Amino acid sequence: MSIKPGPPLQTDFFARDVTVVGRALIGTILLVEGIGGVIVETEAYDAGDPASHCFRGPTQRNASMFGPPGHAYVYRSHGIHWCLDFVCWPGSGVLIRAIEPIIGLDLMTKRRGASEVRRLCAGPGRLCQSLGIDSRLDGKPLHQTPFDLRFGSGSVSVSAGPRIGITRGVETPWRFCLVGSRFLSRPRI
DNA sequence: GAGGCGATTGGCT
DNA sequence: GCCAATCGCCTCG
Repeated sequence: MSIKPGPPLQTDFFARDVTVVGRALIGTILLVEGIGGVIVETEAYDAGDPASHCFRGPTQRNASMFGPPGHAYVYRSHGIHWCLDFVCWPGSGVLIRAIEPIIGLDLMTKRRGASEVRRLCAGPGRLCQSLGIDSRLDGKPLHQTPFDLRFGSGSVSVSAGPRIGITRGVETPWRFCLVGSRFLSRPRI
């Protein structure tokens, strides 16, 4: 997939149904301090969704998810890894699960230690490590530095299936993938 | 306050 | 395929 950055994503892009946003994000370009690539895998987590961190209401950790749309929600997973969400309607958001790494491959490889390009950003934890994302970015607006989010060029084909690694809401088909991408966290079954 | 589990990953069997 | 790493949050007492 070539990278030809289009116009920036505005806040109203995110102020929509979370499944619409999750699908629409496939093929867009995500850069953090100029490092990144094309989003190829996302998952939607709606308000009232039993699989969501927000299911039981606001906590200190998920506070950003109840803020305005178009901001980042960064949280620690399993006490070790960072994961990145884009906030949509209050209490709902899209987990960024994988990008095709395009800009800054050297720095990504350095941050992660030796690793195949194919796996640099294949998974929410790996992606955050490669892009240098941590709690400092929690609650930050996506339309300002260090984020740079832009439409890609041309249309893409998107497939949907069940989300990964959860124990509740396992049937809900809110995982969105770029068809044919080699950079997914796991193949679509 | 203790115990268990999670939107994960890497290493070992 | 199994398991440890390790922090925030939930449940129960």
